[in-house]
Amino acid sequence: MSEEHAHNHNDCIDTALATAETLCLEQGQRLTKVRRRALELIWESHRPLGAYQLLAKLAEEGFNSAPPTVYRALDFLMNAGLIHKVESMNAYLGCAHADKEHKGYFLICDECHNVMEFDYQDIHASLIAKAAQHGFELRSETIELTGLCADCRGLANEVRA
Amino acid sequence: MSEEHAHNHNDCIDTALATAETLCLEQGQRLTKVRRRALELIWESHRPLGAYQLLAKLAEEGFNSAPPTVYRALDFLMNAGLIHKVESMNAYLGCAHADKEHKGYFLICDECHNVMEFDYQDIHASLIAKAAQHGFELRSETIELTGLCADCRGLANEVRA
DNA sequence: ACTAATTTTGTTATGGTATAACAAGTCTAA
DNA sequence: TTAGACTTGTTATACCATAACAAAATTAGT
Repeated sequence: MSEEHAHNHNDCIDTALATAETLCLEQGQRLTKVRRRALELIWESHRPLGAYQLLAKLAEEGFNSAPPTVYRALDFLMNAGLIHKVESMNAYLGCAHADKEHKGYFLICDECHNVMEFDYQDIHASLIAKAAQHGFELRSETIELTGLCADCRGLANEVRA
Repeated sequence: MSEEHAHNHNDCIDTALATAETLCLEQGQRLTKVRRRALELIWESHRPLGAYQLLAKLAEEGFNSAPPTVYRALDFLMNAGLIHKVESMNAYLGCAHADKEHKGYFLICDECHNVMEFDYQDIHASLIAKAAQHGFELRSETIELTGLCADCRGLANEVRA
């Protein structure tokens, strides 16, 4: 009985879009139609979406369907902190904490391919310290963990209690 | 006066190759010509090498020059733990600790593109614990940090004392 | 409103990364 | 020496990403 998304996912999308509009307004950025729709589609997929998957969806809706269109939208959304790229999947994921400065740390299920973003200040601090030990000034972090999620381990009951 | 590689890099290569042969022997794996040469070339570059860069080098030496050749060699070397893939660069790097079970954590300089592999058991343990909190069973970790290395910060003296 | 400057989008072409599928060759052990 | 397993050759293709330049839309100053 692995109900993957027990929450009302529409709420995620609505919140994310509202946040996006607020942030863009504050920063004098323009959340144009294609950018907005790209963000919605990424959220709707609820898991990392490849650039060309996104392109196909946009094309279905009558948007221009050449790669630069989607990569520009992705660049914009990433710069705005509204999405993250999952490097190990070459795919893009909506960020639920776009309003807070942070790094994207991910747990990726090998089985169902769901991805959970998590935050861990301790690890961030440790990494900065470790880098400094090597004389290194940290700028960006790619932290992507794979394995089996609770559902796919068949541990839904124990974990959800 | 940024001497990037003060050590004798030939030693790295020799050691790596010797380790590779020992490991393969132990595990009944065959370090064939193309695999061996691929490993050497990766080590010789001393920084992450793209699959097609490697392919070009192999082709120069008369090896078959179709992509599957190099990807097969890379897969073999990765499975054997002899190299790591740097996901954020789509490039491959020799592993200096192939004989020890470990995860590849990397510090990547944005400026000179040198990459340093580092080990940090504390972080590994923290990540396992954090994953477990989410009911997640960890299998692999991609930890890739970018920034400025000591040399590129112009801090060679301070750090090297 | 008009125009210049800026930003965004359209379009074509190309480069870079990776794998599928199947044939042929090589090694190993019974 | 032959079967089986593993490795390599070969062709084709799929997927990921950006360069370069033209056209359109938006914004700000007048």
